[in-house]
Amino acid sequence: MVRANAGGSTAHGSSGPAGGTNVRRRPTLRMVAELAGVSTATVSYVFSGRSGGGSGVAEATAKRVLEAAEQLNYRPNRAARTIRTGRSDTVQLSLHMLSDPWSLAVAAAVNDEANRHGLTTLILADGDWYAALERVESDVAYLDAAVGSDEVRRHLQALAERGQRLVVFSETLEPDGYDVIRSDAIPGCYLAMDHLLERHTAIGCLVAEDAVRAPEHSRYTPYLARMRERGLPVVPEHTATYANTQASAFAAAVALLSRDDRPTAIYATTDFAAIAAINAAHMLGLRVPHDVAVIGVGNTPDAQSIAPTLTTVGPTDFYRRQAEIIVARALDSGATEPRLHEFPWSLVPGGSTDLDAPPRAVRTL
Amino acid sequence: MVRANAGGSTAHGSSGPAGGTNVRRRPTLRMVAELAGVSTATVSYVFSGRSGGGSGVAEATAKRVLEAAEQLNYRPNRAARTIRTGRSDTVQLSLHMLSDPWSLAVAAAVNDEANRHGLTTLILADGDWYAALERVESDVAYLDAAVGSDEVRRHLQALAERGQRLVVFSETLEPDGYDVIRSDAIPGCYLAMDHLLERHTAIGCLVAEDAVRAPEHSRYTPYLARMRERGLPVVPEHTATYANTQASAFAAAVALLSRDDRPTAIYATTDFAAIAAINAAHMLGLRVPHDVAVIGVGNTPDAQSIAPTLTTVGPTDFYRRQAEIIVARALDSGATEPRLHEFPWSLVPGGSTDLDAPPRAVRTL
DNA sequence: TCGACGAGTCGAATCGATTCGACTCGTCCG
DNA sequence: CGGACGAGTCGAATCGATTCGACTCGTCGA
Repeated sequence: MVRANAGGSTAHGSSGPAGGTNVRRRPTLRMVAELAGVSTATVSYVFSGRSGGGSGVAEATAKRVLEAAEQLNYRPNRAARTIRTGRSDTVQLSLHMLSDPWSLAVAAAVNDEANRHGLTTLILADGDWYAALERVESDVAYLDAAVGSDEVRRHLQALAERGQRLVVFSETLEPDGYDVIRSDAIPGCYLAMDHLLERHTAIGCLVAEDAVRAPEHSRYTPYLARMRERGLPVVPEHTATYANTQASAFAAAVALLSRDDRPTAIYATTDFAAIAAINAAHMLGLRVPHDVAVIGVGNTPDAQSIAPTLTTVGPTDFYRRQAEIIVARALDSGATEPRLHEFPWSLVPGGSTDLDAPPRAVRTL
Repeated sequence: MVRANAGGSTAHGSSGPAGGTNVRRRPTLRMVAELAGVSTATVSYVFSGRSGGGSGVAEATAKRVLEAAEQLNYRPNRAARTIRTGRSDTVQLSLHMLSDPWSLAVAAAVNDEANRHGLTTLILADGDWYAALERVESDVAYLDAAVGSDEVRRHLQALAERGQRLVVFSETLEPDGYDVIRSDAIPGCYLAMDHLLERHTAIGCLVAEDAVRAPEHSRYTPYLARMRERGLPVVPEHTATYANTQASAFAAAVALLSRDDRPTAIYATTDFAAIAAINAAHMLGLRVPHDVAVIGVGNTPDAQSIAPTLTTVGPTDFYRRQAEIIVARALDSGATEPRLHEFPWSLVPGGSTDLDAPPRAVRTL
């Protein structure tokens, strides 16, 4: 027991279980302190840049500490810091479908903004909203598409009560200890329908299954409402539903466009479904927008990376601004009250409905 | 100092800084223990399901503890657990571009597998590889596209030495305290070129900027090599470069396909570039594959969600199996030695090169 | 009747950092 | 020459959980 520890280079660790697993332990702040011949407090001050009782750490001391840390290849232990300070420098995201461009855009924007402020992004859950609630634990958590059920409300309240900072995206919830980002899609959906109705009467609808099951306050309603208002027939076969996958949306679009009485325009309740519809049209030899016009909902970045570009509706500059709100809340020291952040929607014109554009950018071949 | 603490319900906190910020503190294990009238050890045993010295906790005691926890809305503090046990139940991912379907597929697959085992996924960095290295700290970290430079090797070694479990995706590194997943794209790229060369001679190349700058062991080489081997002219204008964005790839494809001497086939070094090429072709009124055939590299899920489906090369069932390796390493108790995992590539036929398919799935309209 | 045993519980040390109050010196001013 | 002061440093408590050894009781067998 007299043996000093430290013996880092004794490479003969053969008495281990199954062959020499040389798991050298991670260096700690204490080791750095010992090597530099100072107290742990001093090392901590050096790394956090803060001052002790008096002023800062003397330059010579700091240098010695940094050299020791370098030599040991020391990195502070985040968990230890978190437990002491209560800050995790972490942003959690609960998204409903990572491969949907909307979720992806949110994730990318938040990750970007978070990194800019030294925070790390955690993908909490990809779909399973209720499971996500149980694991919330970070400086701030973002919850996508929070429905306003009492159960959800209770969960959120419980989290907020124990001091968890939350930003929820919801079209129905009100701020209540947490921020609410509201970007009400429904008025935007009416804009989309109005845009199509300028030129079309036979409009098909590509809609998420959930929305058909619970149409109230869903993106399905504007379709039904506008069609009825204009006295246009709502053909049941002109509504096709899709699940949360690209393939599903694609199949639904193919079904819709393969009909002999196919619509001349498609109102898709998400951009990704709209993009699937454009691809489906191309596959079937239909020209967009001349054989079929397509409009999406969400104004996701992907809307710009298809040809023709997608006409869509959505909030402008949404992802970046939302990311700023989330990160600001993470860094906030508690002064500002949680509030409602609203993002109005507008029409974002693209080529997929622009009948006046030349039928195709024809090239001389 | 005689005052018992515990006073949770004194709600008059008005002496606070700016208005009553009622940040009720998060309940701790100790509070649960006090409320249930047991020791912290017992509560801990109840929550972790483990036994103390003897056997388990008595059923009646456990019930009392759980009720107390429920009443306080207690959730264990992860950071505290992490610091004590050394496990973070976390998987970190460093990806080069979150919106690239390859990265996205990796992220989705790992997140899925991780959740299945009670782990959480952390997006470490989206692009900035070296910044990511500094923040590695989790049960296991996955690093995408590790180049074999000495500097990278040193960094990885340092991490491994302090016990960090690592899985790196690299075509050149060898296992050295960390797992290496190798799925050498280059042989696959030759397969892709060979496939095109069966029918085509005028082949264009859509290649990432980086690869052109440093062609050795890049996906550019197979293009150059095969063209030369076949005695085909390498037209400089038939090579277009793109940066790490959809828009950039799209623009490059448009440039390539707008030429009067446009190629009859395009070899794209990633699936996402290939998809951009298909979209570009459609926009320009070109039929795929009849006016121009397109092949991608990577076999990402997106290859299936475009029309025509993308012919590509890649490892099969790669994402899921890779995710399993990563998560297995996170859960591994140190018995298995890090090793090399290889995934051979093969051709994945799709519609984008299939000249024998009917020119278009024509519908009677 | 006594001792062994084991189920159930507890006390206290511990993980690695942060942070507050206290302490040690020079230095400077009166 | 003495005391105040402040820069720089340190010791020790603390965050919230885990976990090991020790302790308390019934119970059962000899």
